[in-house]
Amino acid sequence: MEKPPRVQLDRSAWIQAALDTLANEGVTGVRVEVLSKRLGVTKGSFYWHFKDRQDLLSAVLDTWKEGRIQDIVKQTHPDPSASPTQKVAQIHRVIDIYSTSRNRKGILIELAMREWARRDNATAAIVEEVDAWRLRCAREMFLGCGLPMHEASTRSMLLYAYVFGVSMMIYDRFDADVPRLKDDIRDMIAGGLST
Amino acid sequence: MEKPPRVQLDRSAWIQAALDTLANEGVTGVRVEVLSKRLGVTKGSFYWHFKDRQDLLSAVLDTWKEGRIQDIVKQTHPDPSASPTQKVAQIHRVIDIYSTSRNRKGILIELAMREWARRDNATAAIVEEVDAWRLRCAREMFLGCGLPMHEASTRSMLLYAYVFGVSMMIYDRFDADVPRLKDDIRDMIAGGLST
DNA sequence: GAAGCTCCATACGCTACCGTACGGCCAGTG
DNA sequence: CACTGGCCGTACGGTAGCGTATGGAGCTTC
Repeated sequence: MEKPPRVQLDRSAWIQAALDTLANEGVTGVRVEVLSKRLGVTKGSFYWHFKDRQDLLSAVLDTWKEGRIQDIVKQTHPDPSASPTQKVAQIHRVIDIYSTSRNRKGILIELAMREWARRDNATAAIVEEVDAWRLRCAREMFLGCGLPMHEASTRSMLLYAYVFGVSMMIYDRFDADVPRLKDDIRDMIAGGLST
Repeated sequence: MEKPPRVQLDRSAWIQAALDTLANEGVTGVRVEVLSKRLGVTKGSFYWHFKDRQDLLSAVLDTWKEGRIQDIVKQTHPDPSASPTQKVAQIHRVIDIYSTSRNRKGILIELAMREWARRDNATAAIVEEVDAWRLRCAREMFLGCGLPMHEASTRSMLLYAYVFGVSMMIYDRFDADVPRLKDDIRDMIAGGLST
């Protein structure tokens, strides 16, 4: 007979579960009693670890923010010894990593966060901070490829907006060869460098 | 003494109110009893005009779909007698009309629709249909400017994704001169024509 | 002017949540 | 072994929202 090993939950377990349902159902889906059922406990446990629902949401926000900032810094970290070709390859890799197909759950969380930010100022401030980091990091990549400041700003903003926009569209029936379309768009954004 | 003129509500009044709150609070904010209070009646009225909440939501969906398709067709309607310069100007105008600053409520509804579509297949089908219309109409504009098919597809998709992406970003502190950035991006998307 | 129809108000039961109060189980500690 | 503190279950009151049943006011029609 297997004893269910009496797992103890901590805040991070609740936060992870909250991020999961956030991706699938948005903020309004993050309910105390629903999460409790998902984790196989009652809300007596929840209110031990958290003051109230808002306490959990704030923790979710902090966790997400820290993760996203560390991630973009890591992905765009400049390598002084890289060749121009490698630097362009890094840009392509970043576009790929942050695009929908490779990172479905991450994108869903992004969308949920922004939906949330439209109705909550504290969330909007966090999202703004993350956006600023990403835009700056992307601009650094273009600057590292030799682009002047203004053009680097332009391209990083186009890149960021495009990646987001694609994640919101439903375009399966538009063109038979979507991958080729995306490659061409990638070249419009990141092309013409290292000439 | 003024008699309050006993306004009678019809379905379209409820649908308009629903679209308003949809923009501000998303689908989950479209509640029967809340709408009733907003319209100054009780839900007895609502359940006279609609079978249930889903009936209203379906009507909202239809109304939105028809409006969006008529709108994009109207905005991109080709003018055979237009000069190349006028055709490019039309593209610029379309970008402008569908960008956030000029059409805040419309964009909010767009975002709410897509949030909704992520959790409801019927809504996803409607959104897909609208997206297909817009992508095709945008492509027609580029084709009208003399671009070959594939490039017209690429640019229309980039245009559409960009417009959406911008509406989700919070970028006020990224660059001091955002309008100039946007102009440059517009030229990257619509530039290099009629040469 | 009485019947009938349209549109809305009132009242009700039901469910899903939030947050609180409090009691109990179990591990570790003396 | 008793005691204590960490973690969780149970039970409760309260609110918001859905959908239904039924009554009622006002206009229409004959």
